[in-house]
Amino acid sequence: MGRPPCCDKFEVKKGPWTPEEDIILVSYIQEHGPGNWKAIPTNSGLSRCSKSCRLRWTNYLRPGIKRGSFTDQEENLIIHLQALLGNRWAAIASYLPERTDNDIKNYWNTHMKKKLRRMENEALQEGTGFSNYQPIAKGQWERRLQTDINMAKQALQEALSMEKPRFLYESKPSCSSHSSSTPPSSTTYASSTENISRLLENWTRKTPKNSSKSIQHSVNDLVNVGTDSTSSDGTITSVPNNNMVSPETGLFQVDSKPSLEERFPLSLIETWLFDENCGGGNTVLDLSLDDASHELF
DNA sequence: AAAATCAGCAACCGCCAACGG
DNA sequence: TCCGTTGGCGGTTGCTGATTT
Repeated sequence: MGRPPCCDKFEVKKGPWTPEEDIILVSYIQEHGPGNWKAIPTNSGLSRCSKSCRLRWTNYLRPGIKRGSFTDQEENLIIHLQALLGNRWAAIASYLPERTDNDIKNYWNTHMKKKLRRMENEALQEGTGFSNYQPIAKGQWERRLQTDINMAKQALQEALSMEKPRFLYESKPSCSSHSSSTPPSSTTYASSTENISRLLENWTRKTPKNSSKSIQHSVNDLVNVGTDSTSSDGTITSVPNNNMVSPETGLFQVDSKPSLEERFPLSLIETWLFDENCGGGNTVLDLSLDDASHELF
């Protein structure tokens, strides 16, 4: 007998979220803050399970999420991090503040795998220097083990020094901060009335097609009022606005993931991660993890 | 123009770990 | 210490739009 599913109630709705549900969820979270997911369906009136609410929020509605295609820099970073960490998407996502783990995972499973496979095939056909490329999965468990060792070392060091965690393997603030028993004070969350009315206004204006995407933009408008910039391909990029409810300032502070460079000076390993010139796979394997871990301490 | 196939991505599922009573 | 609950994570599925035949 397996464990019963978290949401086996009959009335729990599944499938794609409707704009109405998004509004309810965003409104509720604006008022009460994220966290305590179990209570959200009951208190907000949503016929969704808590898990679904949390996923919808973290993967789609959370402010500061960048949508659209990945930049070359992001792509390189993902390649490097995947080589280093394996398929630990949440850890990788912590280095890409505007991307969700689900986004990165999807991107990897569609674009990157294909790309790497193509590169490998080309190399095999041409017999180029890329031929010593090794599939990422190869030796992955060793890297993972090494990573775990590093994490343990770091935890020990932190425990001894009583310092706050440093840059690497820092858990996503969005979630861990709520594991504590004290939810963010409601005063932390700016008054949402204006934003919600704005959202509804935008929604009714944009609904003709009843497209969930246009609604999504409206929801993004809500959480990033006045901060979106539309790129040439039509995707919306959320830009923090310090005057409004930005991740850096008030409202959704707990969910923000400040840019790495803002938080910490670049170490050797980070320099490596961000170095676009070292893409191509070999460098990943050339870098000794031991060297990297020494650099951490 | 219609059917078949492919690609992208949102959402679900199941496992695991942390936490609290 | 045990056990139930909750949240987080990674793998996978399935829907939808785009492209090809």
